[in-house]
Amino acid sequence: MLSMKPRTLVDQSADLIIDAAADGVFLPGDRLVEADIARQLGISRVPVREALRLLESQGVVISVPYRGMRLMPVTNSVAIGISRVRAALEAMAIRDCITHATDAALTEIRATAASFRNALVESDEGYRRADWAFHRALCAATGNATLVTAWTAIARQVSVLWSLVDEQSCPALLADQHDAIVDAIDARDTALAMGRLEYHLRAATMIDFEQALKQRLALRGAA
Amino acid sequence: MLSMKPRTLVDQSADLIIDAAADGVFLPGDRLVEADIARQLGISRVPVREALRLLESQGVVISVPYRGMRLMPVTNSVAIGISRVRAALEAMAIRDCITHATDAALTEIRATAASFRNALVESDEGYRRADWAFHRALCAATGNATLVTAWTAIARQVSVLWSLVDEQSCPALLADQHDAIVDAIDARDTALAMGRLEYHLRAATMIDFEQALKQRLALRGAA
DNA sequence: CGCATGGCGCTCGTATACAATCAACAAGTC
DNA sequence: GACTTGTTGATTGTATACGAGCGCCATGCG
Repeated sequence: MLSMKPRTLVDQSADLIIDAAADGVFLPGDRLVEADIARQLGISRVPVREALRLLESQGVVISVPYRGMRLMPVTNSVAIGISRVRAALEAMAIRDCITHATDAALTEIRATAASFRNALVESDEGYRRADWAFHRALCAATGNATLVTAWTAIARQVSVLWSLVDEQSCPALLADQHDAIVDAIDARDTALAMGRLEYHLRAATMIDFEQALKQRLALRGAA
Repeated sequence: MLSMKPRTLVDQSADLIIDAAADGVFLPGDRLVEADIARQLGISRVPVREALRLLESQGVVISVPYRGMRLMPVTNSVAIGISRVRAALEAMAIRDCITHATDAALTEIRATAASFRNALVESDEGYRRADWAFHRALCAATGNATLVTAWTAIARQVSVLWSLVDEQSCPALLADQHDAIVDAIDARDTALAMGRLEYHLRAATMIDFEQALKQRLALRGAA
């Protein structure tokens, strides 16, 4: 609807790299070698390079000239930093939704919240994508394109973060929290919505991502 | 200090393109033709392409496949959107500075505020760069790399915005406002700092950027 | 035995060349 | 005369080729 499916190899590459990272194929700190990725995708290095540059400016990839690119490092402190920025952006989104969002936009949010609940029962794979869609809809509902752009960059970092933890604590609870947030928005209750958002995002600050990363690295070493 | 001077052509190109936009060479909505820019910089198209991709993911450039890239369009509504996101990020920065910033970081902020004041008397060209440095220092002082990344993207959009208005209303006032913000941070007075920040950024929401753009376009048409 | 230094390979950075796509204009047809 | 359609030019997207910088290991010297 908003944007056609990404057609250029650059966009596809960026999405695929993120997907791979979200699936744990790439772990934080891993080297991302242009030639390898290009070969695996069956394309040339140039589109891959551009995709990596794109991700670099989003903070997902860090690059040192002549020394290659790596997936962003993850420590607990950076995880907290990411979560704080995310919370700030989404808090702003909710505030703006309450003050001046169209009914159509709010309906759209409700729809994504419902999709999330459906994703839970149908397949346990796509629920992260559905979660992503819900929070994105929250930002998009403000009609603020800059907010969406900024949020998207952060969201990709968040994807890398959550790739480290296998099982989210009871996804059904998340669906309830989503609905609760939407209810608060509908009721135009800013304080309540803020509180519920904070509660919803609280989990991210209480997870030991460093420990999770260590386990993943060990797991990979064993294989 | 934090990062070495950009050495690769990609980074240089990105900065130069932004500088050109900030100087009004490129106006919002203008086409950015790879080959032209590359020729003007005396380099190949590839680094320029990557720089443009980088800027694209920061929202400064919009690209339609096979139809070229353009500098972001500017309307009053997008200007407000940009300003809101910027305000949200810097507000978060100040809150975090107050709760847990090192003394060294606060000193650094004071230094950039002083630099801004100096830039006013020495040359009236570099004061925007000094302003940029001050607000960046605000974000950097939190130690949150993600915040700095997100802010940088927004700041570049802001640069494009302000390229449209020639004279800021009395830059000396801005220096005072900067100092006032730092004072409030030093005093650990969150509410006061928030208020002063909001006041400092208020100007951006009261300018008719569309009108300014029209004037610029007319001016160019005449030349 | 330790350390400096030179070669060597890997990877990235940049340049050039070719293919794909779109927009605009011209010619033809109804 | 208006619409369609082929053609041309410009610009982007992609591929390939070459040069540059860095890390590593081996060799030689102290």
